[in-house]
Parts: sequence; structure tokens; C-alpha cells
Amino acid sequence: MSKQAMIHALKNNTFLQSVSMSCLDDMCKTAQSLHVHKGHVFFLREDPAEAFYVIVRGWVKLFRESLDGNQAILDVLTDGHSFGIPALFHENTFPYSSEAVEDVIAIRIPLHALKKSMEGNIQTAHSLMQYMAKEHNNKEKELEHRTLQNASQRIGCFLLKLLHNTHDDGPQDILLPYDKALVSSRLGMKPETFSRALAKLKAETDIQVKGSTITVSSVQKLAAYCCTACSHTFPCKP
Amino acid sequence: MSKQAMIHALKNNTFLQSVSMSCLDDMCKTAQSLHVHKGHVFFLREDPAEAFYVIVRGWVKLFRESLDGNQAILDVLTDGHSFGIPALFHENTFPYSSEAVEDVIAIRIPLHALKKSMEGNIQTAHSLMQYMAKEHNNKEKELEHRTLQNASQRIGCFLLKLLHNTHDDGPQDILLPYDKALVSSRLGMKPETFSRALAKLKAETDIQVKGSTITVSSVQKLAAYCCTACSHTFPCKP
DNA sequence: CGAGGTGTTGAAAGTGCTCAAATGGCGTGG
DNA sequence: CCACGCCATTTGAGCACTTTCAACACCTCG
Repeated sequence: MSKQAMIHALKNNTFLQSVSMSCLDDMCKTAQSLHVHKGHVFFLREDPAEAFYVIVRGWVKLFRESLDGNQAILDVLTDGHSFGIPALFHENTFPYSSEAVEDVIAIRIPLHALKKSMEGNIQTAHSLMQYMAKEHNNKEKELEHRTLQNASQRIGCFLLKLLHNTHDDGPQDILLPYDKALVSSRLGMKPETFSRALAKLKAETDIQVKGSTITVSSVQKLAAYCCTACSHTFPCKP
Repeated sequence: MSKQAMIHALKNNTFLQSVSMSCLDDMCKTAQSLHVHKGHVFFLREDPAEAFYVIVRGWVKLFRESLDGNQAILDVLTDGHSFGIPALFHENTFPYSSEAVEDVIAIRIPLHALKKSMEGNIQTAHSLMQYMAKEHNNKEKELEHRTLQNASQRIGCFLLKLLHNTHDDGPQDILLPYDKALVSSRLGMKPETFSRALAKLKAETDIQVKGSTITVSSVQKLAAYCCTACSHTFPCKP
């Protein structure tokens, strides 16, 4: 991937999109693009951190493992999203591990380049803050969902976020972006629970499930089922 | 509370402590101190936000309520901590409600003062980022705990964070900082569950419970019980 | 002493988890 | 084109943990 292509990718749909071209140009001087194959890790928790990553294509999961061998999925990210940035504020070690869920193309940008850009350029600093605030907000929502919603409702909420059109109430198809086992751990449940909870959701809200394709017959009905257990009224955009 | 006292309070143990006196002085020009009595709210979720708060003394809970009337506690804060800041990045409305758990003395600082200070002063911006990164990190830990730890382990982990001395293995007393019902919802469980889970923790790790005072006979033992279900090895400082 | 708040306990139901086995789709090699 | 094996997913049965609802104990304060 050429340097120009990298800059273009950063301008499109990443947290750096408001940063000026010249700043991105600077930042990309030490950046590189890379392919990571399915199942391979970018870095592990506590690794010394030298760079953060921006996903150009593919899916990446962020996770931690407990001493007794369980895994908690923190997030699953795709095009335009970045990861590894919190290392900046964490003694330069990564606070989580990251792994390609499928083949990934990413841009690797040294943290010191980001730091330098931040110091010289208010816009970079502002973008980073915006990014962190959004992350923080997402985590708080997540925590609320774990507290107030049951398994079926969390699945429904996940589906609602995948909708393209939140206004039309007519039937819409949703394609699960990654396999059900990963969706389930992303939502803090086991695959078996996911399967049963999805069946329950099907019974409650008239969705149809065929493999990874889910057809929502009434968005209203689905939202009514999920969002009553949440502080946000549908659609919960920001 | 005099302006000098406010500045002094901000210099001591808040996220603004690295900010220069002159900046704090500026910021405090439009700040005011206030008392809020137990049970009274500072603001509600979705209120238009004009200021954030720094706690000088007392305890404040941050929470959200679902449509069907349940409450999720996001955090419970005390001296030196602040709340309301995320409104800066949230269309100037508060993303959560806040209520005094006991009588509180706080400093109310207009958000525009913070914003202005941030723009004129790198150190303020840096402090704010540091603060947000830490918050973000805390939320991720919280989420991990909900995923991987059971009720007893979460209580144990909560107690470990209250320890003054993490090195000595000898007996130490801990005083619960607020009532058990609030601790339980802070940890995402019901009061009854808390009571039973604490009894189980007592059986498993030789702690003694007498009202709000808990005596840990062996920190090692408690840590061994809780931290095996977590990715962080004890003591988990940062 | 009585009232109200706070915490505990019991019994039963609900929810999600574990382990094991069955199902079904899909790509490969024959 | 079909059989095979692999993998993801589903299903079943039993269990563990948490919640619910109700009752009770305890403490403090008036």
C-alpha cells in the first residue's frame, strides 16, 4: 500500500479524518501497511507498545484472558476503527490483546508519531479526545446493557445496531458480520446460550433466522422488546 | 468556599492537579462551590450541560435508568473525582444522572471554562486526556469483571481495592465506604445476592464481617480467590 | 417503646452455564 | 457427483448462580 493510499484510507472514516492532510502526511512517514492472517495476533496484552493500528479491511477482536484461561471479548472492530491507542496512557504497554478474526489489512502507525502530531497540532489532539470520549461512552453503554438486559435483549440490540435503515418498519435483512460464537462472546454469553436466546428472540419478535442471515419483520417490535430494558430510546445513534 | 480554597482543592488530588495555578485561577473565575444534600440530584441524564463537578467531600453515584424502571449504577465517586465531563463530547447533554449518596461539597465549573482552558493550555488538554484514558481503562476492567468474575469474586476485588496496604499479608480492617445496597448495585448484583455472596466469600477466604467493617486475615488468600478469574495479577494498581 | 431504614435468610423460580451428543452445511478428494 | 470429514451450530439434561418475593432480625432515632 502506497503512502498516498494510506493517507487516503486515514481520511476516510477514521478518527483522524478531521486532521489536515499535511499532518497525516507527516504521520504516515513512519507508518506501514500490513496483512495479518486470520487467527494471528497483532499484539498481546502487556506487550511493549510502539504503534497503534487502523483497520483498512477485515475484522479484529480485542480481548483479555484471565489466569484460569477464560477470555473476555472487549470489542470486535472493522474498517476505519483503530486499536492500541490506549497504550499511550498505559505505560506504553497494551491493555488488551488483539487478533485477526479474518484476514486483515491494517495500517501500523508508531505511537510516537501520533504523540508528536498531537503536540504540534490542536486538531489531532481534538480528534483523539473525541475518539476517547466516544469509546468511553460505548463502554458505559455496554456496561449498562450487561446490567439491565438479558441475553435475548442484548442480541436484539446488537441486531438493531446492524440495521441500515432505522426508520422504515418494513422487513429488513441483516447479515451477521462474523460467526455466532464470536457474537456470543462479544455479548458476554456462551454460544449455547446465544443459540437459545436467539430462538427466544425469534419467538418474541417475529424475526427469521437462516444461517447468518436474519430477517427483521418489524423493527418497531424488535426495538420494543430490547429497548425497554435500556436507558436509551430507539434509535440510539450516538 | 473562597476562590483560593477552590483552587487549592483542585490542586489536591484531582485530574487538574498538574495544571498551572494561573490556569486554575482562570477556570475558577466562573466556578462556585456548593452543598448538595443526601438524596438530591446534581443533574439528570439528558439535561443540558453547562458545568461539570469536582467532589471536595462526600459520595456521589452516577447512574442511568431504563424505561422499565431499573437502575444501573455506573460509578460511585468521592473526594477528588469529577463527573459531568463527558457532556463536553455528548452534544452538551449529560449521558448519566448523578445523585449525592450523602451530603456533598463540590465545585461546579462551567464546561466552557474547561474548554477555554484546554484551548489555551496544552497541560489542561493533556490532563483531560489522561483522565479520559483512565476512565476508559476502568470501564474496560469493569466489563471484564462482569464477564469473568462471579458475585463473590467481584466483592473480593472491590475489597482489595479498598486496602491501604497491599504488601503486608497480615490482618487488615476495611470499612465499606457506603451502604451495602449501593455496593451491591455498584457491582451489578442485588442486595440479597450481595449478602449471600459475601457469606460465601467469608467461608472461602477467612474474612470476618461485622457490620460495615470487614477484616481481611490474609490478603494473599483473598487475592488468590478473586484474581484467578481476572486478567490482572494482584495488586492491580493502574 | 415503636417506626423506619438496613441487612439477612428462606424457598422457589429464572437465567445462563457445562458437558455431551446430535445435526447440518460445506469443501475436498475419490 | 458422491462420500467423507471437518467445523459451526443446535439441542438435551442437569447443574450453578442469581433473582424474586416474603418474612424476619437488627439498629437507630425520636
